[in-house]
Amino acid sequence: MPVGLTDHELEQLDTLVSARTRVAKGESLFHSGDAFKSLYAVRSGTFKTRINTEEGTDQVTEFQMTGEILGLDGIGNNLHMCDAVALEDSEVCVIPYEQLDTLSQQFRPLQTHFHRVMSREIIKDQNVMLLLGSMRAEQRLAAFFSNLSERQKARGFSSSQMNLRMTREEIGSYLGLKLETVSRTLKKLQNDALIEINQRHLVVTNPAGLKRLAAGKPATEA
Amino acid sequence: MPVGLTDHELEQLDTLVSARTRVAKGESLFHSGDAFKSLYAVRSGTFKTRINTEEGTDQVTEFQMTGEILGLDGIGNNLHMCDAVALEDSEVCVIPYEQLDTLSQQFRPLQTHFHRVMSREIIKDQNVMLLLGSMRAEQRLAAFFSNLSERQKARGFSSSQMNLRMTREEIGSYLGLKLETVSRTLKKLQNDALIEINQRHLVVTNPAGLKRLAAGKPATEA
DNA sequence: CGCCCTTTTGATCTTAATCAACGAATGTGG
DNA sequence: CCACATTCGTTGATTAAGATCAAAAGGGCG
Repeated sequence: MPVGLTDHELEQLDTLVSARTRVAKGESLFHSGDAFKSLYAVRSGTFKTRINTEEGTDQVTEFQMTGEILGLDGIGNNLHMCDAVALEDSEVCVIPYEQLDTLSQQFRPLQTHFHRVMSREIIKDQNVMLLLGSMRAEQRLAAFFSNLSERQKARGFSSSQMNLRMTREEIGSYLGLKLETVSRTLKKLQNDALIEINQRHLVVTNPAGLKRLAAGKPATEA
Repeated sequence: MPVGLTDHELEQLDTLVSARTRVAKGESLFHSGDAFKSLYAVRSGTFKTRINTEEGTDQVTEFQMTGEILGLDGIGNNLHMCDAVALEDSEVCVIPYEQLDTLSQQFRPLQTHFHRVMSREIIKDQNVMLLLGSMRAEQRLAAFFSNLSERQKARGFSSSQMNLRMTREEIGSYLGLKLETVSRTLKKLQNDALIEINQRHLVVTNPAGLKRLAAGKPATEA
C-alpha cells in the first residue's frame, strides 16, 4: 500500500478498513440488486461471486481468496450486480466506498493503486473470456488449477497441494462446463499424471505440464 | 460529464481530450505489449480489441463504437494487454492517462465518473462471460444483435437497421463460435423471421423476439 | 445410523467444430 | 473499365466434444 504518508494520513487509511465482518459458510455477503455501499477485502476464507441469468440459472464469475477484492461491479450503477457467497467460514474487511473515494482524492498513491486494482479486474475477466471462448475442457481445468496454484503460492501456501473449497458444479459453472464433464476431465488429467485429486484434495504432480496444457501446448515437452 | 466547474477547470478538461488521431481501416491504435500512456475515446468509426493467446490464435474481446473507451486494461500493468484495430476509418480522442489522473484528483465528479466507467467495463465483461459460459449459438447471436441494436439506438441511429462493421469470423471470435456456425445460425435466425441479413446489412425484424431469445426464452411469446 | 449432498461412471444424444468446396463481393493494377 | 486476385460468406458432409439422462457409490453431518 501507499508510502510516504503522515501519521494522520495513515490513521485515516487505517479507519478505512477497520470494520470487519464474519460470513459463515453458505451465507451471502451481498446479493445482486443490493444497494452498493462498500467494497470488501477478503481477510480469510474463500468466496464465490455469482451472476443471475434471466433464465433462473446462474454462473460463477469468480472465486476470491484472501486479499482479493469483492464488489467492484457495484460501483457502475450503485448496485451490486452479483451475489457473493462464502464457500467456507470467512472474514472480510469492509471498505466504505464513499470514504475510499474521498481518501483517493487526498492521497494520489491510493487513487493510483485503486485504478490498478480495477484495471486488473478487467484484465482478469478478459482472460476468463479467452478461456471460455476458445479452450477445450482439459485446457480450461489446467488453466484453472495453474491459476489456483499460483494464487496459493502468492499467499505463502503450497502451490502443489491444496484443498479445493468449491464443488465440481461450481468449478463447472465458472469454466462453462457441466459437473460431469469436470469430473471426467479431472480423471483424464490424473491419468496423464498431471494432478492427483481425491475429493477436494488436489495435488499438482506436474505443474509445468499443467501450464503447458493451459497454454494449449501438449503437456509433455515438445 | 461533470458540472459545476469554473471556467479554468473546464478549460483543463478541454485540453484533456483535445488531441485527436485518425486510424485507417485495418490499422492498429495500439498493440499488446505497448507502453500504456493514454486512454482513447472513439469519436467516429469502430474498433475491435483483440487478445493474443499463447497458441498464436487470438480472440476479439470487444467491439467499440462512438463514445466508447479503449485501453482501460492498460492501467493495471502500465502496458496494453490487447491490440486495438480499426474496423473502418476512424477517429479517436487521446486521453493522456497521467493528466486524467491529475484532474481526477482535483475534480471529484471526474473521479466518480471514471470509476463508474471502469466498473461498467467489468460488468460488461462479466456479461460476456455469462454469454460464453452458458448460451447456445442462437442465443449468443441474438444477444449480440440485441446489444448492437441498443447501442445504435443510444447513438441516435436506427435500432432496426445497421451495417455491420465486422466479418463473420470476427463475430465468431467474439462469441466463441466458428465462422461457419455464425453463418448457419444467422440463416436460422432469418428463417425464424427475427432478422434479415444480407452480407453486412442487418435488419432486425423482430426485436422483441430477439430479446426473448437472448434471454433464453422462446422467440415467440409464451 | 441414516440421510443428503457430492462425485463418479456409463450410455446416448446434440451441438458445434472440422473439412471441403463453391459462390459472392471487394479491391487492385493494368 | 475490366480482369484478376483475394477476402468473405455460404453450404454440405462428417466428426468430435461435451451435454444430457440415469444410476450408483462415497463422504460428511445431524
